Amino acid sequence: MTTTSSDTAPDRRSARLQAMHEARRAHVLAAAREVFMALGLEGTSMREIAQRAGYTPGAIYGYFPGKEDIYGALLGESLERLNAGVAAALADGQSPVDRLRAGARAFFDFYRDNPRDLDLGFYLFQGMKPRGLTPALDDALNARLRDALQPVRDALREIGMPAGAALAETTALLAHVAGLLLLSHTGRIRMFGQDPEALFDAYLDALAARAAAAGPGPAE
Amino acid sequence: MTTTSSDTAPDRRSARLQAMHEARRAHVLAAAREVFMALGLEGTSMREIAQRAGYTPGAIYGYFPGKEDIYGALLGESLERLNAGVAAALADGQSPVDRLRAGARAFFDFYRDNPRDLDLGFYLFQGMKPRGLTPALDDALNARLRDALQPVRDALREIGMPAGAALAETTALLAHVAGLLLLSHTGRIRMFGQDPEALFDAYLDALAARAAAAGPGPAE
Amino acid sequence: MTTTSSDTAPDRRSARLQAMHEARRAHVLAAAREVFMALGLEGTSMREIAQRAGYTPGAIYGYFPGKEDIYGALLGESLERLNAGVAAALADGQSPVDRLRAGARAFFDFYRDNPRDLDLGFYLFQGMKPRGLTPALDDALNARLRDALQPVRDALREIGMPAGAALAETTALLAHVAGLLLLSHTGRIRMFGQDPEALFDAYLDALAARAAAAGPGPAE
Amino acid sequence: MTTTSSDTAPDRRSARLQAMHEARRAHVLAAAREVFMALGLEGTSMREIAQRAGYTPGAIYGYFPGKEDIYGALLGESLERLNAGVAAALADGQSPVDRLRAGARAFFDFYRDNPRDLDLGFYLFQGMKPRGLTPALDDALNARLRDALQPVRDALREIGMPAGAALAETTALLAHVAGLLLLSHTGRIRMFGQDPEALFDAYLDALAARAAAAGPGPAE
DNA sequence: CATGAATGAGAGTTCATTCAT
DNA sequence: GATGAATGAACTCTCATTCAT
Repeated sequence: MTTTSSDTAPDRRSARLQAMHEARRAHVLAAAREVFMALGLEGTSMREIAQRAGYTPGAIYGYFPGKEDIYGALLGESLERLNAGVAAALADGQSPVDRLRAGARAFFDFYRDNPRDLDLGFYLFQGMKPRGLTPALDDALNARLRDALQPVRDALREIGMPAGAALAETTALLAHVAGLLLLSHTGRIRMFGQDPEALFDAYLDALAARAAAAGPGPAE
Repeated sequence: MTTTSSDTAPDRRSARLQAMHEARRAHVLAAAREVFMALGLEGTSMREIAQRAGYTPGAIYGYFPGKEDIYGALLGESLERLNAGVAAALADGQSPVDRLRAGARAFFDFYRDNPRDLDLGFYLFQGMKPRGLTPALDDALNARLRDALQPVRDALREIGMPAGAALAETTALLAHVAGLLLLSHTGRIRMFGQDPEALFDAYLDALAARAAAAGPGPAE
Repeated sequence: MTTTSSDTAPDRRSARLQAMHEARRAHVLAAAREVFMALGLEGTSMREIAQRAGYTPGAIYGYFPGKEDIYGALLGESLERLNAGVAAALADGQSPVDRLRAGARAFFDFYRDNPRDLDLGFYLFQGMKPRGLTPALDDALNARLRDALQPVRDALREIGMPAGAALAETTALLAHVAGLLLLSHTGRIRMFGQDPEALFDAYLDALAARAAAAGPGPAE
Repeated sequence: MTTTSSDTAPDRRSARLQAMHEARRAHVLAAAREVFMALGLEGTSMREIAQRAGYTPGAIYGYFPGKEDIYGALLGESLERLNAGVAAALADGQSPVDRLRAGARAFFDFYRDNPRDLDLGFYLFQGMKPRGLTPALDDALNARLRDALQPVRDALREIGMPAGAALAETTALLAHVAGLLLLSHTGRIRMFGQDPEALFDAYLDALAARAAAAGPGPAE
């Protein structure tokens, strides 16, 4: 029946159009990431992004309402990759301790290997000051960050840590990773003649030990 | 002999002149700090600094070669205050463990209470990228940062930690403080329902325990 | 005969098509008016008009060659409403003087009650400079404006004014109304502590008096 | 005494500097007026003004805080010229009626000869909508407009009109002039085959007649 | 030493319009 | 007929910096 196509044609058309729109949006976003990676936050301008994407400045606004939204999208996408990286590190049949180590390590590695993503993660605080994302978007992004640490938190609980302690340790881990990489990227760690990897490993060991101590008592 | 003075007079004159120059430079720097504290990194412009100092913009360049250098000087001065704060926390006759806690706590408190100084400390990496300070200045600043942590390092050694471990732990402490405050200022800690103070205390406890374990064995 | 229809069908088809075109054009124009009434001249953009009409920007150009032409059409339509308003104010059996007053008053009231229409009328001279309408369209619009004042002109003649004087007085009336409303809308009348209505009434009285004086003397 | 110069030197210096600043500001303003005269309100941009003044865009902001302020200054200066024109038309020893005619005529002539100044006067209502001048400036400008009509008002009173009527007539005169010129500049007067001059003369005659009628009766 | 003036580059954003599909 | 994409020019305004005086 030829009329069948007339039923679905509009849908298909709009689907195709939407897909193309998404593709181009992704292209713009990729350009934005490139610019950002190459020039950093300060060097990133709408003009630069447009140029790198092969567009005129005005065209960008067909895909993003403004500059902040691009940053938001960039950050969101970064967090997706972070989550993917963490998930990939978690194999089936690992012991809780292994999962703790694997999850934490993957988290650390992601930001060690992608320093600009760390930038992005802290963009919202240009000079330690929260930034202009919509609260809704901010919540969503926060949630994804939490998600990336969920395996660590779960592992701690399974090892035997109480919920409160597990959450606190997860938070502390995040802080430690952030601080370590911050110092590392600013060369403040080299000045102490230290190696971020080694320090992180030591932190992990201590954490595993604390978890074990909080775990099943001798009589269990 | 009045002619004798003609030998030394130029020196004295130049010394006086230099002293006045320093004084004015300090005045400009104070103005810069005020602006920076009030408006943050984004709101700080040469115009603002000049105005607050009672100068016109061009005059500033008689004292600092550029904006970045002002930030450098501001950071240097901030580190002096940090060192002063740490020193003030260390009383005579404290046990090594008390000195460890007091020194670390003073360090943490300084940046907790002066978030703008933390900004400054990380400005050089706007977005995690090392900034344009001269290597010489950078070294000097790093040295002062190390100084502020020296009491912690010394205490760890006195408790009995080997030199290498003491240095590593000091570095890790710095990272932890930085990470904790970073998360705190960006609201990322609240989202985990945690309190930076409590987390820091827990970290300190664990560190003290590690130091004690590394300390003098029962028979030593 | 069905084949007969093949003669006329194309005509009918094209007639139908043209009618639909007109209808859509009217729809766009209505949208433009809505936007214009709501947002004024400054806030009116092609995007807004298109959106309010349920179109994309490009579609508008199928109905109007450009923005100015939309304004032209809007003005034309405004003048139709003006004429309708004036016509409605003229009842049968009124005396010439009553018709003078009623017609002039309706004219004044229309623009007093629809300030946006006054904007439109003067848009063509954004800043007093004649605008880009085609001479033909301009003539047509002028004609409709004249039409709206024709009852006044006729009444003056019937009262007894010579043709030249009647035309001059009609023109002067138009100027007075325009000036009064201009001043009123820009707040320049309030600053004199005056009321446009009262001033207009006074002008009307004086005009009626002049008309009467020019009219048939008692013995003439 | 050489020290005398040290007393006054700073003053003289600052006076000279201020004078030069004023001169350059006037130069910028003149450029703005030129642009405005040549291109109208729509075509006037900061870039254009700067270019015509021989400056880069940023330099303009050393003389005016923003675009609106330039318009304000332009309008202010226009009103000064208007006042000067009116004052120049008033000779000593004129009868009140002559002063009425001379003042009104000068007012009319100024805007007839300088249509752009009329634009400016109505700039505040881009499309009949009051504009963004500070209330203080707006008041000052309004006052100068009132000043320009003061001779007319005074003359009406001297002829014998009560204060209220004199004010109303003055306002009506302003409206009439505005409307007449508005119509004239937009070609709406030509379409009636009328001449603004003649219409204005007729209005003046009628006004003079009304004033005389309101004046002292023969026996009064 | 300090000023006041000016530069020049650049920022984000808006808009009427065009055109292939 | 209408869409969606894109253009290109324009907009106001800010800033660190330079330099003759």
